[in-house]
Amino acid sequence: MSSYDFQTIESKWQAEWATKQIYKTTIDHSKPKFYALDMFPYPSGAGLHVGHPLGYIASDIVSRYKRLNGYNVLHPMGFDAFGLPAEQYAIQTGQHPAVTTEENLTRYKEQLNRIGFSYDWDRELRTTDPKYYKWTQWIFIQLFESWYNVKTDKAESIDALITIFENEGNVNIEHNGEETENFTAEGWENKSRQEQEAVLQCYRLAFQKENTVNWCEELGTVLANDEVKNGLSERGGHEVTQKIMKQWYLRITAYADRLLDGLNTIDWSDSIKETQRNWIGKSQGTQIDFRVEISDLRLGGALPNLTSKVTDLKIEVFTTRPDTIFGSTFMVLAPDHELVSQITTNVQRAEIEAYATIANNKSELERKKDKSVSGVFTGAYALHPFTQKKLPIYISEYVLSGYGTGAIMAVPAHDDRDHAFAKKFGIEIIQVISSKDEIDIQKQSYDANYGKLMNSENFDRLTVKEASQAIIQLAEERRFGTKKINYKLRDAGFSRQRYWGEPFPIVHQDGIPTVINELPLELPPVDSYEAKGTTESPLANNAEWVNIPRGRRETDTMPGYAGSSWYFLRYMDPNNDQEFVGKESLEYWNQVDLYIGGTEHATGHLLYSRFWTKFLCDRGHISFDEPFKKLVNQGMIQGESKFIYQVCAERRDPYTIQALPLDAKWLPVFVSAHKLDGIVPKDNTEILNYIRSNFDIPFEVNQVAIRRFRIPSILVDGDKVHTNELTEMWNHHKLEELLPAHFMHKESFSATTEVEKMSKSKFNVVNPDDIADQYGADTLRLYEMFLGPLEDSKPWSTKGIDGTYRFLKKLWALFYDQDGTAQWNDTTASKDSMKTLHKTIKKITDDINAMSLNTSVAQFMICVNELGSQKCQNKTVLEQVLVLLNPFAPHITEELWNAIGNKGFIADATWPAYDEKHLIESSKVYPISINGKTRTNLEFPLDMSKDEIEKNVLANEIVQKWLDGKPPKKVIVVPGRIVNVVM
RNA sequence: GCGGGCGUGGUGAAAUUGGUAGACACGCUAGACUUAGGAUCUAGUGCCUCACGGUGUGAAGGUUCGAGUCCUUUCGCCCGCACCA
Repeated sequence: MSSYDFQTIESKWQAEWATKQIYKTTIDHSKPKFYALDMFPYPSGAGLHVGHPLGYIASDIVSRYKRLNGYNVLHPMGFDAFGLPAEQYAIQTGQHPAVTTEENLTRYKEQLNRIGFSYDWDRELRTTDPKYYKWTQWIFIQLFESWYNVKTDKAESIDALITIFENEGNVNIEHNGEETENFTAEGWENKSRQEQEAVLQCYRLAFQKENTVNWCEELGTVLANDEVKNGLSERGGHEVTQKIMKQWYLRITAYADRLLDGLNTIDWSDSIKETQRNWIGKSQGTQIDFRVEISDLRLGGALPNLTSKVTDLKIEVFTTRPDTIFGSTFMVLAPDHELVSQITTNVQRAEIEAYATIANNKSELERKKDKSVSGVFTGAYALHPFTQKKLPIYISEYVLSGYGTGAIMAVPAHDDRDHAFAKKFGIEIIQVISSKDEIDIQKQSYDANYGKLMNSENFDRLTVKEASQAIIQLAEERRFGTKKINYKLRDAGFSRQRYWGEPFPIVHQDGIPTVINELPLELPPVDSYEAKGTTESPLANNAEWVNIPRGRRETDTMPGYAGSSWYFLRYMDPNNDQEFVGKESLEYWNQVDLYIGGTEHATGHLLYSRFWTKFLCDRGHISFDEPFKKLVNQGMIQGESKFIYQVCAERRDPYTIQALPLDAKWLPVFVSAHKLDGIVPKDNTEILNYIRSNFDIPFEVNQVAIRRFRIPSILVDGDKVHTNELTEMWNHHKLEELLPAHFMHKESFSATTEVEKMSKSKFNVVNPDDIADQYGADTLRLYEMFLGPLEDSKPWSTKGIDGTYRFLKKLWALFYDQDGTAQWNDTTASKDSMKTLHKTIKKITDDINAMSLNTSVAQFMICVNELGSQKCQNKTVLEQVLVLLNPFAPHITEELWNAIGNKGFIADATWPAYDEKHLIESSKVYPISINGKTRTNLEFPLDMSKDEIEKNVLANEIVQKWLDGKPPKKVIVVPGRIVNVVM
């Protein structure tokens, strides 16, 4: 072959690899294993864009590298295919989501295969496949039939727990679940089945509970906390409101501590670990009881006068600052705190109820936006446990029912939010911690947790730390307080009111959820994928399926993260229909050695997977309790969106000066970006004047509406817009259903660029197929790696892709000259070539281990440049370079490997051994600096003594010139590195 | 507010434990070859300066023989979490 014909080469070898199944993986106990995994994609209708393969290429490089180093590598790929987009599409078209999913998936696979990944497609899995979700349902059942035993610190069987209840009640049980009343064996026996189940629900790791949930009306489903971003649904960006519903939950909170501790044992980035720690949100503090005093006619009974009574009611508060308790001057409850209605006095009732109603019905978004200080007095007072002072009790939105106890002791002097509240309601502010700097506590709170106590009776002059301990101790002695740990982490909502998800293997029988053991429980057909206006899933539409002799089936389905929480296990043994994974496979493949994916799953998928893994480990199904040993987060490849301006000018009839009928009234005009950039943020009158005077609009313009208008990036070259094609797209209603547009400034119509997330709706998607067509998959692979560090986000740009393409052509030229004559032979390699080769072996090996793949590519370029100028024709050297490059550019290396006479596949070759002897130098060119600035270079033997070097350096004429006759103060000689003369 | 990260040429970026800042590319300039090609090759390219030389890693200090790297202060940007008591 005379020139590098990537098209022929790539399709040839891809076909060859597939037929010979060279990436098929089986257990081989004679080899060490390596499990490299990518976060599997959701196959959307938009297809892959150039951002997807970034991580896939990196994991493929590592996989191929490990294989060349003698590892048995598991490198699978699959699809996370349950989810909303397919279902939304089904709602619009009536087409079954399985059909669209299948189509998208086929396209994804085609695109992936073009890039030359070493996947074992026999292990492909899809979360939507009943053979797969059979085991998702099975794991759910295991969760349902387990509880968390605090004494053994692990999940155990619920049947064993029932036996304990039957024998001794629950007095000796400590569990990580809902609080329950104590009962004896007899008490248990006396309960009805429903009552017993209600108790068990407090223990089970999969359970139902009535709770405030994130409800998204537009999507018709409940969402988990991590699926809500800034008060809007992550998918689609729809409004989310709070609603009380009965839902399935997974008791992830039982694992809070272990999820936290486990982070110390895994090799993940600090930022992801920190995000998870943050999300779990452990805080140590104190729970303190405040008794309630109510002054009310109601309690006075027949007596007409106002009566005050100290009640038995206690308000429990959680605080991390028990040391500030003497500064507490009021209390605040969450508006939906359970004691609110009991303690509210008649006088205050109307106001309290009005406030609570508004607060409880606010959407997530409204709540986040509104940070103003508000609240209402309940009329009740709490008694300070130390001073017995009466503290007014308020309700306010700034106290959340979901965290701690939903009640706080407010310390305005030392908490910013309490301070703001106290100022607004005129409540006393008492400083109890002294600050170093002079501050006016009436104006500003002092939130720092250091200083000495004041105004705190016997505790004065203790430090914050000492006082905390002393106060907790006293509180415990007097039995009104105790140490307490709180978490921000909430139990994970597991119900979705959707069709396209795993059905729960549950039948409700007389109000008792019971398990269906015949799995898989397949999704039944339904007439409509919609159940708008109800809070039920579309499955409820199929009455025949729902109502069975045993009872009523659960109609909710599982959330998207169900299938993805354990998929990495299934790859080990994807076709097993007896077990979720066979024991031998589990033992052999074990943990994922390298997991690559985006940071967007930091608190969702990555936390749930860890939770499921720990659970499965507890119940003896697997032997490890962290799923992913090493995690690498690839950065996002962003797209470059192109904008021009659209001016809608109001058109008036020139004769009647009347506005024209609606359809002809607004005439959209596109304006080149360079005409309006910098003008647009100003007011409309100015723009109107500008438009009138600078543009030739063939009618009277009285009003304009102007906006930035995103156009497909393919219509832009640099910043130049192809107006003809834009006109065409516009006229064919491909952009928006509007009137034909008039274009302005056709001659030099420009667009501005903005970097955004790559997405179909932003018209900025770059398809890897296009790159593969133009340059080939090997160039694409190298280029994506060369772009910069894997973890960094960067905008996609094809600037520079020529460099990597040229590199491959230069590589080719080492093997064939322009006429296609073979260049390699068996003459001995030069010393320089051996040096180049071994330098490269070392650098590439180190770089792959450090995941520094961009610098690897640079080293390959150096290597090929050097071998080129050395005119290296040595077959062995060239061959070893091919092996080194193979993980990065599998096609061209396979082709050349075969061309020079090797049988079989380069994937089965051996990674070249690094031999330091080729790099050993006898001398070193020392940079000679004077006062730290390099002035010259001098070569000395490496074994020359420091004194000898110093002598030689000082004798040098350039050094002499700089010294200017003065003696040097000091000469620093660092052998093998540098010489610095200080004067 | 809290947590994590980042600031280096015209551009993407390199730089082990502190040891020649800008590797490798893109782009640009000049040249060569050529029945003008977006091909290939050669040379140059941080900035200022004809040059000697000076200067240079967001800014200001500090430690050091020597700082992109360590310390302090400060400015700017990105990401995550957030009335979390």
